[in-house]
Amino acid sequence: MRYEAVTIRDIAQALGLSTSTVSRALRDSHEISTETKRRVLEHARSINYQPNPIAVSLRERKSRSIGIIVSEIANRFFSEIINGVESVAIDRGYNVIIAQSLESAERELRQIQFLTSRSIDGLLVSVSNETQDTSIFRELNQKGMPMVFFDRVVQDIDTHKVIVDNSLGAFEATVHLIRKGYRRIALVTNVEGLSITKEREAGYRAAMHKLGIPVDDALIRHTRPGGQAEPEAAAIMSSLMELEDRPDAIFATSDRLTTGCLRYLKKNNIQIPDDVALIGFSNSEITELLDPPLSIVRQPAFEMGTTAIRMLLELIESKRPVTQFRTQVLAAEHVFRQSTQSRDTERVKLR
Amino acid sequence: MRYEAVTIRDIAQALGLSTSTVSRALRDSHEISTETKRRVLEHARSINYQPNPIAVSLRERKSRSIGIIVSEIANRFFSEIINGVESVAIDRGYNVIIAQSLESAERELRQIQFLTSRSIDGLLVSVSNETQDTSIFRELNQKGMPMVFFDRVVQDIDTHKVIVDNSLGAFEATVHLIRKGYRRIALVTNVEGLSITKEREAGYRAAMHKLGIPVDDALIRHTRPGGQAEPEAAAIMSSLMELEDRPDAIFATSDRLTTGCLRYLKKNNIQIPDDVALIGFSNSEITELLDPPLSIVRQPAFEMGTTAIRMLLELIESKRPVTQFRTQVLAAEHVFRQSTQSRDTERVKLR
DNA sequence: TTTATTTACGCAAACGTTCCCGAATTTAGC
DNA sequence: GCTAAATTCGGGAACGTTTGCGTAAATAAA
Repeated sequence: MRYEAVTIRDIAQALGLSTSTVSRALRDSHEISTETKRRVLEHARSINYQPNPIAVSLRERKSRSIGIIVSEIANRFFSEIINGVESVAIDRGYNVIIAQSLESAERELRQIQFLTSRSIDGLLVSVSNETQDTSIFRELNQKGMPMVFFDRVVQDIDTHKVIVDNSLGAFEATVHLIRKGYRRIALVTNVEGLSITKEREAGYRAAMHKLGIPVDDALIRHTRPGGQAEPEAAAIMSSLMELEDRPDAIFATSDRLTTGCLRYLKKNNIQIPDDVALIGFSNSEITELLDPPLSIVRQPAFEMGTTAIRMLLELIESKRPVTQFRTQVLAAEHVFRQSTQSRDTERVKLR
Repeated sequence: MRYEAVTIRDIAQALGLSTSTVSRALRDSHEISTETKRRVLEHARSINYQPNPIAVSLRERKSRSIGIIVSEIANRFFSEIINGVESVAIDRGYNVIIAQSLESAERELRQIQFLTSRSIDGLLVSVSNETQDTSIFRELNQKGMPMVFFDRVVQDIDTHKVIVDNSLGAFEATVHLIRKGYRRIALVTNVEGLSITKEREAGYRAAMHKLGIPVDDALIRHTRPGGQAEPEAAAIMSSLMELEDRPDAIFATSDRLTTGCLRYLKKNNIQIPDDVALIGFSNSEITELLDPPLSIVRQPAFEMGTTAIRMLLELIESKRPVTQFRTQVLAAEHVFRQSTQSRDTERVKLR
């Protein structure tokens, strides 16, 4: 409440005390008599005293606010994460300052600089798909800025991380497709350098190998750094569909890529799953309402948010420097629906 | 960058100047010689000096951060708004602190208190559907806290507001339904007290009257304050469908209500639009991929965010108290798809 | 040359806290 | 009854800025 000028000094003057006494009384110091404490507390309440957080921050050299940078707020996956972050932050008396990179490395850098210039106590980051140069994170880490990576982590920076089991998530989705009778499974995935990309691709490959399906590298497609997911997906789909030996299933590894693929298929009147099956990472709450109902691998985004902020607060509030870092990995969840119906049953149904 | 202790004093000592001179040099004061300015700037850059925003805030009595409270972050409509807000805020050197009420009046109050206790310079608010008591906003307004309402505004508080033309938006959607041959049009809408509810209901009624369709109050349903939209929608739908004279079209007036209705209809195997048509407010980016493709009225959320923050910054940065307030109203956009196909053509198509 | 004006800078207070240190008063120990 | 210890409080510095005011030197006006 910045407009009421009531300060600790007002209380002090009103009660004939010093500011130091009032401060101590408010903080329940043992060296203030209970009687004085009572008077101070009572008067503070009566005039609706609110400590000035800026002054406290200046004095304490911490701001009780943390920054978070994601690629895009208006994306269900990230907004769920932010939701999780915000919900625990507020309970712990922190506020969260959000920033988005919009998948631009340059914008990411600017936003990080902005955040850190606002004296945040810690930073939550999921890197943009365009960033090659991770030195800013390295610098911050070395300077002792508490930070935790989530989702898209940078591997060789030593700090807490929280990810989902991308490899297993992709593995199981791929196995599912194979079991349903699909063999030429295309992987429509993110930018090559990204941690999540590598892990998901690894899971895909592992599943193919395990079930003895040859992997055709022509079916593994990455988006370009900085590109927009939807058009990228469309371009990839278009090129995949021009192959002489077309894929019979598509596995898309992000929210946006999934809808991009779906949009392409519908626009081109390609039947799902008859012509080609589709499964994708998605956190949309309405995938079951799509046509056809979409098989998805869903990430526990809210939980990812809460564990990330908890880890961060642990770093921030730790008395001594933390040197032991851990990577928390959460399980992805699968929902299999009509878009990956097995080929035969589907045919039966149709006739 | 809170971990480097480089301050204005460091520069001063290094150059044999006083802190005041350095401060003035950095702020390009006219009473510092160009030579001194040059030296200061150069040295500041060389040691990577970053002003401490907390100290500046304390001194200037403003924090360059603004708060925003929405009912829910993980909702496309609001996350688009936040996106808009964030994108202009960052350019103007402000950061945005987000909070969500989750449609709880109590939580809303707590969050507002939290935000204001963090000495924000201004507040962006869309009230929760449960709030009856608007006194907190009134108080803040009286104390001079700059604020602007968006989306769900409280009418009789004198400040800037930005809304969409809910009345017209609903009017046109209703007219569309009527033109398509629907007559018993149910309105599944938000909590009764909300500004948006009244406006949308008014638009609905106006359209019915204008086209000479009798309005049946039994077809107008409101959700309960504090209720969860999806289950509410399901309950309402269920009750509507039990009517002896069932509606032939549903008009849902929020994102969540729309998907709630859709989910209910699909679950109960009620054909859209054959058995009942559906149109709803929605900002989802995949409504065209739904089954059937959904007719929607879409709100310009991003734009709402940008104009709201611009109005707020105008209030914050105004030299003299602003007494002239305006309400900016944005146009909603309609997309008509299969879910409101006219009854006859639809039948023809099916056979 | 003397006086007035400008230029360029420093001193110190202030923003609202917290906390180190010292001091006065009370209580305990003997 | 006297010293030692505890209790309770105040003075004041500090956090890192900005800025009003004062002032010395340099320049202009007389």
